[in-house]
Formats: sequence, structure tokens, C-alpha cells
Amino acid sequence: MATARADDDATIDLGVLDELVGYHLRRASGVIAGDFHRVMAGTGMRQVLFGVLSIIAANPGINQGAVGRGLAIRRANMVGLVNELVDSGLVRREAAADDRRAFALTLTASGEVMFETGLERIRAHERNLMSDMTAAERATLFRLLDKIEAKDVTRG
Amino acid sequence: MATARADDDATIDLGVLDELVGYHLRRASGVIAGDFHRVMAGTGMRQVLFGVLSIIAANPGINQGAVGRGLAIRRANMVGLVNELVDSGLVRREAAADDRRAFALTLTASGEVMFETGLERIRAHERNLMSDMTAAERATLFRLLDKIEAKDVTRG
DNA sequence: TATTGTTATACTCTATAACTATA
DNA sequence: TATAGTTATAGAGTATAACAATA
Repeated sequence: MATARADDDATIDLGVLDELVGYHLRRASGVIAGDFHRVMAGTGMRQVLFGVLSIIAANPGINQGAVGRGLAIRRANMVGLVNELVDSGLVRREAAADDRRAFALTLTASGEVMFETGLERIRAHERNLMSDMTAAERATLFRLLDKIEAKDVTRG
Repeated sequence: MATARADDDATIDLGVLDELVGYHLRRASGVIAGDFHRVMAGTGMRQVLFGVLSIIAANPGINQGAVGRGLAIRRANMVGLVNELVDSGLVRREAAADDRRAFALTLTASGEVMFETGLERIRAHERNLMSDMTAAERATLFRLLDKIEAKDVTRG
């Protein structure tokens, strides 16, 4: 049996960190990311990839620069993500009709299946993570997170 | 002038992603991290390092395993972080009196200065990010984030 | 000139496995 | 046997700079 100490198994005092919203957002985000990864194990889906699928599903024919603007991902980093999705047969990349620099992205049939079945799992995982909240609290959380997102200086 | 398109400069439709708390937490967390980085430029402080300083400040003599448990950082990854802080003269690492396997961590004088001056900048940056919220809304945000953090399966 | 996509590159964060010294 | 710290390593996210092709 270990000797009891101030920093033992019990909760560790975070100091002022506990008063910082940046810490709690980072931590809560990490908890969700960990559970997302657990729930999606075996599918190859990651949070970012699902985000790309969602934007393509909502905007068929969109180019990857615009997807990146929607997700705050830089052009250079979008290349590998889209390549992954194309290589795994979830996304179709065709020459854009109106702009010969760009590619039009759409979901393949298998991309749509991945998106829909993934969404079901994600919705269950989110219901579980927010099971201690009322519908009003969930709405409030979204509203307050939006206020912080709106502070993004990198956004136009 | 560019041709107006659905995916143009205006807000891009995120699809169902916009209904997922995981996305909004990730995004809000990213906005705060970006602003933190901007505000702390030149100091060498990063979010994780400041977290370590805060826990050591609140628990002088704590060992690095316990710091890691507080921040959900694995032992293996704590090594480099503590090395960075020791090498830059912010943290003192001494043999623990009661356990010859462990090290007792404390802030150096310069570590305390970094912690206090950093905290001032961070508090200003957080006030700015939450300037659109009432005190009640800020308290609510913390309370709701705590509910999600409590869902962490990796916690004892 | 600005934008789309690309390559190359680097840093950070996170994760696992295996090892040592000590409890 | 369990824990504290370490090393090695790999995957992922994110950042910048520079380039070709096209608008």
C-alpha cells in the first residue's frame, strides 16, 4: 500500500489553471477526441476527415481550398487529407468545370455510406457525452462556444 | 473580381458538423490556442508548459508523474516537457526526500516570474476572448465543460 | 497580382513498448 | 508486483516557404 501524499491518486490541485477557460476547453476537447477515436476504431475515420466529408456532403463540387477555409485548415495541409480520402475511395476528385486550377470534390457511394454510418456512431457518442445536460444546457453550450469561435482573428 | 460561388468568401456550410459539440469544442479550443500563442510570442511559453508551471506552483515538491496525472499527459511525454522547463531555468528538479525513484519539482525564482507575468497576459487574453459573455455565462460555460470533462474514461 | 494546388520541411502533441531502479 | 522515470519511435496536427499553373 502506497503512502498517502498530497499528490496521490486523489484529484491533483491544478492551481490557477482551473480558472482558465483555455485549459478546460482543451481538456474537454481532448476527452471528446479520445472517445471519438474509441468509438470510430476500425473505420479509419478521424475527426478531421469526418469534418471534410461533412463539408463535401453539404457542398457537392466544392474545391479543397474552400473546405480548408471552412475548417480552418491550410491549403498545404488539405492536400494530404484529400489524398487520403481519395485513396480510400470515399471522395471523388474531378477537374472543376469553371476553374482549371481547381478540383471539384464529391462523395463516392462508399463515402456516403461512411458518412451516414459514421454520423450515427458519432451522434450516439455525443448523446453519451452530453447525457448529463438538459436540452437547454446543450443549446447554451453551443451558443457560448460560438461566442469564442467568433473571436477567431484568422477568419475574414 | 472573383465569380460568386456557394463556397466563396462567405461562410461555408459545414453540414451536420455544425451540430456536433466535438467540432465546436475543437474549433473554440483552436481559437484560444492560436490567440494564446500570439499573446505569448517571444516568451517561449506554450499552453502545456504553462499548465505544468501552474501545477508545480500549486504543489511545490510534486513529482512529474503526478503532474502528468493532473494534466492527462503520459509519463513518457512528461520527460521532455520537464526537461525543457529545467533547461530553461524555470523549474528545479531535486531528488525527492521520501522516494529515491522520484524527483521533487519546484519553480525557480525565474520560474515564478514567468508564471506570474505569463498569468497576467493570459488573464487579459481570456478576458478578451470572453468579453461577449456575462459573468453568469462564463460560470455556466465552466460548469458545462466540467460535465464533459467528467466523462473522461481514462480518469480513475 | 491573386488564387489553387502542390512539395518540402519542421515543430508540437500524443501514443505504445521496453527498459532501469526503487517501493 | 507496482510505480517513477527514461528512451526510442511512430502517427497525427499544424505552421511556413516556395513553386507551377491558372484566374
